[in-house]
Amino acid sequence: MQETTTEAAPRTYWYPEREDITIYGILAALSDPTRLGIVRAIAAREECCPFDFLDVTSKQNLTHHFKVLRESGLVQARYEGRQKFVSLRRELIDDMFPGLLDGLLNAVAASEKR
Amino acid sequence: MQETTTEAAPRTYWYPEREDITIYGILAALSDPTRLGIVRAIAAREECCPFDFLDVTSKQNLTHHFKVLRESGLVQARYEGRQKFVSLRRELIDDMFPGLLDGLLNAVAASEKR
DNA sequence: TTATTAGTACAAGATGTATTGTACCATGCC
DNA sequence: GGCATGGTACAATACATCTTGTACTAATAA
Repeated sequence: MQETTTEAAPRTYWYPEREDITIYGILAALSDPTRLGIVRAIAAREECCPFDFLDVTSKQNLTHHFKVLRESGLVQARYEGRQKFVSLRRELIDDMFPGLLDGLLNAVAASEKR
Repeated sequence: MQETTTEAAPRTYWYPEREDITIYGILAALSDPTRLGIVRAIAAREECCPFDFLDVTSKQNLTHHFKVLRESGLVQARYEGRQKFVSLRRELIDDMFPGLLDGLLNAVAASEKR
């Protein structure tokens, strides 16, 4: 007999609504070297896979950091086969905090050119 | 007889050198509501006294938050009588991370105008 | 000199965070 | 089916952070 209980779809996660996103959560998310590196990489190439950062830290830790980024409101993810593709929630963040992401990423990039 | 041991001047504190200031420390410092409020107030009126924020939290906690701001490299302080006057290290931060402070403060201000 | 005031020092408790194990799930390939 | 792979769940640890108490210093005013 077919199982009829409704189960949550696998790999479906909670995302903060607009009113739950704060500048504090965003800045805290970006205050970690690993996570800022991830966000910079995503900003540069639209999407990225956690797998790309295995040289930085362990995969469990990457899961943790991507969770922090997701819960801050900064990123969203889609799953394709076994892979996860993460992207910035650009429109939302730019609408809520205009100039924040660009200003911050530019400032970080500029600070490295010395 | 006069005491001849050399003692540290009172209320003289350590400040991070340029090479010890990181974007991570700055973002972490700004990721707290109390501290971001303090920095916004300083940015608006050049200087401020911790005393101004006694309605926000206790004075011991203010000492703590101002210490975090100082050690991140964001602020400097001078003492006049009993009072402490805190200001942003604007030139340094703007030189190290051009556009960061303005972009961030503008984004926060804009997010409140809705 | 005594009291008051702005601020600090230090310890303690509660909470949050980063990281590493071990185990597990979901997908794709043989 | 069996196995490898990308990713997650959960517990445990170490460490950092926020906040409050109590006690203290430095400067002003009486």
